[in-house]
Amino acid sequence: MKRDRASDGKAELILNAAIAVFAEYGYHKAKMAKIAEVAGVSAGSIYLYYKNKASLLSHIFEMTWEMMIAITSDLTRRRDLTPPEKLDLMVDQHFDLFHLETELARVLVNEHYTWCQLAEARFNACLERYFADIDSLLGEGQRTGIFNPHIAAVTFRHVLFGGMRRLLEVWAGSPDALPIGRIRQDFKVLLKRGVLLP
Amino acid sequence: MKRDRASDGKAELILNAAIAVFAEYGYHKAKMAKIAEVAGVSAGSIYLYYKNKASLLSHIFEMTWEMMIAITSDLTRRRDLTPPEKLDLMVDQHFDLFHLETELARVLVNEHYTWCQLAEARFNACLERYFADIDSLLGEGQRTGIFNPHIAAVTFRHVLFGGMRRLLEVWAGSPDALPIGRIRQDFKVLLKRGVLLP
Amino acid sequence: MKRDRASDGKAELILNAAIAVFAEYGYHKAKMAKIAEVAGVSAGSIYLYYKNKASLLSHIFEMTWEMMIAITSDLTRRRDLTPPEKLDLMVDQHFDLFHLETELARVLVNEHYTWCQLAEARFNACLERYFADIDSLLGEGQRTGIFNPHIAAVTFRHVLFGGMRRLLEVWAGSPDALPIGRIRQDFKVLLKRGVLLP
Amino acid sequence: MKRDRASDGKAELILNAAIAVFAEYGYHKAKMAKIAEVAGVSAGSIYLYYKNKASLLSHIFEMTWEMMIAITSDLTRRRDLTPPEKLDLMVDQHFDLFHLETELARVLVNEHYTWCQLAEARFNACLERYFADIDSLLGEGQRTGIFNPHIAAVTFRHVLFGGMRRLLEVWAGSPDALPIGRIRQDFKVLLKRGVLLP
DNA sequence: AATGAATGAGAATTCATTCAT
DNA sequence: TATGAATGAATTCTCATTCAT
Repeated sequence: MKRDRASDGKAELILNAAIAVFAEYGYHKAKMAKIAEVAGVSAGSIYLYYKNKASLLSHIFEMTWEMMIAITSDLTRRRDLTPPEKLDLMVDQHFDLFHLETELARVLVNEHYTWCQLAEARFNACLERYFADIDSLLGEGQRTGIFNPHIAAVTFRHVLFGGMRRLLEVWAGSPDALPIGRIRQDFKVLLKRGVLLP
Repeated sequence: MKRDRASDGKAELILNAAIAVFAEYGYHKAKMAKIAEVAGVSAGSIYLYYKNKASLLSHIFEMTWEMMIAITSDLTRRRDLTPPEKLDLMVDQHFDLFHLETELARVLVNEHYTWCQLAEARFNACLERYFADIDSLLGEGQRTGIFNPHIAAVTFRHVLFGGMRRLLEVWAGSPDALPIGRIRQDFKVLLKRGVLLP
Repeated sequence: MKRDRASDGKAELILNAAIAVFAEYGYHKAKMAKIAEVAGVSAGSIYLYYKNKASLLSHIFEMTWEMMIAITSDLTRRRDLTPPEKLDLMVDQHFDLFHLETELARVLVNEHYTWCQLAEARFNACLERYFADIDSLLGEGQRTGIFNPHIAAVTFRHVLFGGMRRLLEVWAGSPDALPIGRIRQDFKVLLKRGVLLP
Repeated sequence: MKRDRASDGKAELILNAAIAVFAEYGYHKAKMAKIAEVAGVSAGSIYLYYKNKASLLSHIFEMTWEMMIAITSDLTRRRDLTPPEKLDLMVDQHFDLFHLETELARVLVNEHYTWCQLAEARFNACLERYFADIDSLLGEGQRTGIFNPHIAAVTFRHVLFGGMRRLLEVWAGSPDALPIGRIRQDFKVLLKRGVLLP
């Protein structure tokens, strides 16, 4: 489930180097030569494992989206949790996913648009599956009378995604400056209860 | 409040062309020659008004942030509105700001990170002022017992910003596909009441 | 004989500005806009008086070469001086010419090659007349048995020119650092007597 | 002592191409693409060996100045020669250095000022060492009563340098038009004896 | 004559990608 | 597989010069 940074595979090695370099410089300023250097291979070797620079980014995103989709997919199918509990767990698992992967989080939030431009088709496929799960979570809550039935799925979906992305963005920018534990609790409360006192 | 796209000023003309081209291609794929063509001036003329490509983006962001800061700044100072009313109005005014400026919205959400990399100092100055106002809005609500006092300003700030940014991002990507009126209502409800029924 | 820096003529004004700017930045880094600024006219106005940037340099060189040729021409024709006295006077008058015109001296020594490239024909015309006078001075001395008859004119000509140019180059680079009076005396001695004691 | 133009090293190949192109067009009109073409490599390859156009010129000058300094440095230290003999040898060796390197000579004399502007620090270091040696040569002759003690080092230094530079300049401009052997003899005589007969 | 905004040709440089070894 | 030297396309920015006013 988690990327094995100590893997012996060259492909893995290179991908991890790409994550580190993209995180530090951003995709457009990142140089293939620097990625090769960090990975400890030659520049030419990258192309034995990845088609080009863009495909490095694609792999990073797809790998991560698979993990994120796995989380939401498992969650929404569970029968032992109420929708609010599922919501809480989803948020927690997302934060856990990136907790030790600051660099990955940085690439994910900063290069989201770059990725969209690269690979619109695949990008849509990932997001659709992801959002379908969130929608079903919301729908379940609305059908059972726990969630506000007036809130459109499209809104909920993007506020959840956008809020979480922003929190990760800020945290990943300076991981030690933010109380990540506190923030995720607040986020869960906000999502469920809003800012108004009842 | 709205940029005058028919302005006689060359600088305005060029900036609007830059917005259009950045919106269509993204900053990195946008060519100065294309911006010049859209603006109806020669490539060299751009440099009479803007130092370089980066400064075009900076101007776009600073112009827009000034407008956004003006909104929040005015709002938070008003004495005729309760904090929840201020929150609603703020969201509405932000959506209004971009309602007819799809391209500007696209640049703003898609190139946020590009801008951060360009001009970290100015970027921080804008965001700090903006977030300070949001914090004061939250603080006012918490002091008067209307808002949940347990929610940290940092969380609220970024969920509000991140949620609104994501909604704008999706809407600006295909403006006709989304019921923008519905979405903003839902967003206001979510922020205030959360997804749970009381 | 000497450039009138307080002249009312725009052409003069512009040429003096060009001298100052070429002296400071060198011909290739000098900008027409800067010359216009220093001259207190608009960039476009320069072109009312001079065909282009190159012609500014040409005018500077030709003006100066006329003065230098006037010196040598007058000198060599004089019947009241012996050849060694003429030589001394020529050196003195050249130094006098540039004594108060550091900037002109700088342009002359630094942009010599630039000028050659621009205007080979005119360049040759100037130098030929100049060198012809020096040759005649040498020839007169050699015929009258005062100067060493074994020294070829071509050598003498260029050593005189090259030595004087180098001294001016160093002096014009930092006018206060060099004892210009001492240097010109030494130069005259070297030319006439050489470095060896008799 | 002589640059090996048939060297296998790409760096050497490129530098020689740069010398040829700088000699033909002058530094400012020389195009990197032309240098690449002459060297038989691609334009991008130049940048594998040299940081930029300016560094090509710097390398040329520093390489040559090292050779010139080597000549003077060795000479001045020799105990088997009198000062006048050293002077003669120095002139001869300088002429020998450039005898088969017309293009190098052209670059050296024509782009001297360009180089000064590029790299003032290194430029000074080279010239200082060079002039120090010439000064010591003069000083030795003056102390031993062979050379005229009234001639300042600064004058001698620059007349020697300036005279030789000018002779090279003229010769390198049209190598076949000048009797280089005759010229160097005359120059040595002029330096030592002057133009006057004793 | 004077202006100075506008032009646009021109060139250095970068860097992802290839391919001979 | 692995290398890394070589490639060359691609693009920003500069600045001398022009010309409508």
